[in-house]
Amino acid sequence: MPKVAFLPAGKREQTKLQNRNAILDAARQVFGEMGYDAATVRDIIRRTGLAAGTFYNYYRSKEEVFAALADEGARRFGPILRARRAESADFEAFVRAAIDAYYEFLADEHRNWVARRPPGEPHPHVQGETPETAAVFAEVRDAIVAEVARGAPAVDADFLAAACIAVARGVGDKMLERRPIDTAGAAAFAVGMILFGLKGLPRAGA
Amino acid sequence: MPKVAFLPAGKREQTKLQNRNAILDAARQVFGEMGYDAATVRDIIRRTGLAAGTFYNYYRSKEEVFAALADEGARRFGPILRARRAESADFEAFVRAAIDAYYEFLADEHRNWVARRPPGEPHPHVQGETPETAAVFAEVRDAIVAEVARGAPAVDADFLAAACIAVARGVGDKMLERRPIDTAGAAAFAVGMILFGLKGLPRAGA
Amino acid sequence: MPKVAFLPAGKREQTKLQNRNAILDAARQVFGEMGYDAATVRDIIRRTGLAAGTFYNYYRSKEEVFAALADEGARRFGPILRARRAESADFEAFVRAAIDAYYEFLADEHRNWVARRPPGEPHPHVQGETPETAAVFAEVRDAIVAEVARGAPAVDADFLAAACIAVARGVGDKMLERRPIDTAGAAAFAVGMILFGLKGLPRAGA
Amino acid sequence: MPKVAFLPAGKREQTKLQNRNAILDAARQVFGEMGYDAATVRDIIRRTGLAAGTFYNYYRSKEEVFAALADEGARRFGPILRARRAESADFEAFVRAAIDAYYEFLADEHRNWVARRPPGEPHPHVQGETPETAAVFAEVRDAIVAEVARGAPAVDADFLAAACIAVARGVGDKMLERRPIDTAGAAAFAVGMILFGLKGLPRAGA
DNA sequence: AATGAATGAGAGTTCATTCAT
DNA sequence: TATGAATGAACTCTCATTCAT
Repeated sequence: MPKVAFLPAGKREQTKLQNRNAILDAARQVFGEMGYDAATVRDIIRRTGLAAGTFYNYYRSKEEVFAALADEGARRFGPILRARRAESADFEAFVRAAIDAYYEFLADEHRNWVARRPPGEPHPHVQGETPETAAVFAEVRDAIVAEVARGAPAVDADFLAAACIAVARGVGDKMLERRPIDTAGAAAFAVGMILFGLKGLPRAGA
Repeated sequence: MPKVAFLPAGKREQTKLQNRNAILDAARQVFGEMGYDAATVRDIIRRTGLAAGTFYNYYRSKEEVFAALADEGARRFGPILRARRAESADFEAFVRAAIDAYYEFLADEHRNWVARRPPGEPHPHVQGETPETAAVFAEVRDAIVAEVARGAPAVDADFLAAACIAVARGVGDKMLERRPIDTAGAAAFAVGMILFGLKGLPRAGA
Repeated sequence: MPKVAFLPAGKREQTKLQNRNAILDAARQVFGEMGYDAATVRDIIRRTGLAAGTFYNYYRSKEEVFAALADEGARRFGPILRARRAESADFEAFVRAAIDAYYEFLADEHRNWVARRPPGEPHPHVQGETPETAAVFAEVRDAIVAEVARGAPAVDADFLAAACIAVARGVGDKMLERRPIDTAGAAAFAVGMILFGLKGLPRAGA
Repeated sequence: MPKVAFLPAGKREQTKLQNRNAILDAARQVFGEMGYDAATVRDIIRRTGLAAGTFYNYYRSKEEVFAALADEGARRFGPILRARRAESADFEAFVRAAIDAYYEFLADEHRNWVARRPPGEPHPHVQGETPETAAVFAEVRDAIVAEVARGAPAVDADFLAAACIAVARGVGDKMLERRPIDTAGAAAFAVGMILFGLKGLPRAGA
């Protein structure tokens, strides 16, 4: 029986993959709960149940796991964002598309790591801030800056990017606090705010 | 017979005040430079010149100094904000006034602690995040929520507050990165963004 | 009763001195038993009975304790050696004086730290090599080089110093292995060897 | 039916030999560069290119490789020394022959492992101390002790051996520091020193 | 036999906090 | 009340060694 292995599938490779994922998952949780600065490598290790030394077979430092996590996020989200951008006729359309995509991503992220947690345990500080979201943010910012530079009215591109990002993030964090998580509503709000300000907000209850 | 002190003016009380202030100043600087998480009580003590134990005569932990600092900011800024609020005819006016006041405060804060530093030393991460600004932020948010609840169109008050806050903070941080610090310009931008969105932004170069 | 304190004599200073000495003693022992390279800071700490952190209130690293120890040796022996050197009419006399002084020092060192040890414990590797002896060695070598450079026959000064040092040390180490420790005999041997080689050695049993 | 191998010449045996040698070579280099104490099994393995576990199929510890290395040196040098010894009419001749042989060996060793190193890399501490030299030393010492015991004037054999060894080693180390490496000169010096002391040294420049 | 990831003891070091002075 | 050394838990990281593959 010729098992064709497209991916390395020996037992060794399997456990390696499992461990790598265990570390990434643990890191995601720990960063989420305690924040990047407060988190320690030990916290991450403890959560994996692996031996102390094992961590260092995969990553050399807290910074490196963080980077790996961010990379993952960027790798997943980058293509999506770029596709939306290519489809957008103008800045307005792009903002709409970007915010939509970002909130989808955010909700997905959140679902995933909340779901993955053991149900009994408390999760004190659930912050919207994970390396993935940070990386995605960077992508969005770059896109906005580029768009603004390209066409758009002669506004302060830097301020505008900062403001858009800020609105998206601020509303996004609030969105994650509510149940059920309503990405469409949040997106409508954020887009309205960015495009028309106070005047363009969806009426509540409408 | 205990000397009755109507005002704490004895030598003892004086040094107590001095020490308290030394600690607060040091904490302000340290939090500003390294960020709250990375900062250690030791860092604060070192900058103070006081003995390690002395710190604990005033505050029980890093958290407590942080709170004290936040408190101070709130105490200074609260009255200002409330006055502006009373003077404002409508929400629009209030937003304008609040943002103005916040940016003034921000610039002032920033000036103070940058100025207070020994000139030769490097200050790596001048972050916009200090306990004071955080506290002030809380005030502004409360005010916005209240205003929104009071009158204003029937929008999602929570989202709106988050968005306003986010814009104010995002633009404010950018403002602090530029030289000279232009509070008026930043305020115009932020207000325009909040009230009218993209359409209401000041044209660059105008 | 006016206790005049020539040296700081508060209880604090006393314990500080005690701890510093405890650390130096422990380091001396540990270096002696395991050799400098194999020794760890933790080994030293363990032997003092102090807390781990306390070590770092006194020295920043293994290197620093070693330097302190070496310094101590040099400070004690340097003056002795220089005095002998000044009194010596020629190189021969100097060699004699230096070797004498060195072996006295060596025996003294050895006595001290063997005596200071708790009697029951085993001391596996008692080596002649301590930081103090190393420092003293450096002094002796410098002196020899200087003397050779000054007058002496036109021999290879570097080789000569190396050879003298080597003889002194080789014979010295053997001397420490014997009981009773006979510094006079060892010195006679070493001096004879250095000045006249095989031909000049004291006859055994004479 | 197991293939009977009279000489280990199968493929298996060949790689086994190769690995063993790879480990010994690596160990020689590592010990030479970092010193025995500082060297770790990991360092040796890394240089080998073999897997970590493979090391333990050949040696059980750092100590064991060291011993193997020493053994090798002794096995190579022993016969040479014994031959010289047999040829020597008296102690003087033996000393001369032994020192000559030792310095040849030393220079050879040194040449070999310095030459074997990749040329670009720095080699910080070229120490004269390798297991091989140590083993050879032991041989020389034994020979001296035996010779002294046999004939020779009634001197302290132990001290004498120590002194000869010390001179040989001291001068030898210095020799290795110079360029070009002059084994004849060093040998002349050491022999002169041992036989006649200061009076018997070769005049520099002669 | 070779491999190389997992293990966990242990090294160096820092830190918040206490407490005798 | 101020002092500052002592404390020991905790952190980062390395290493020798094992063992499933």
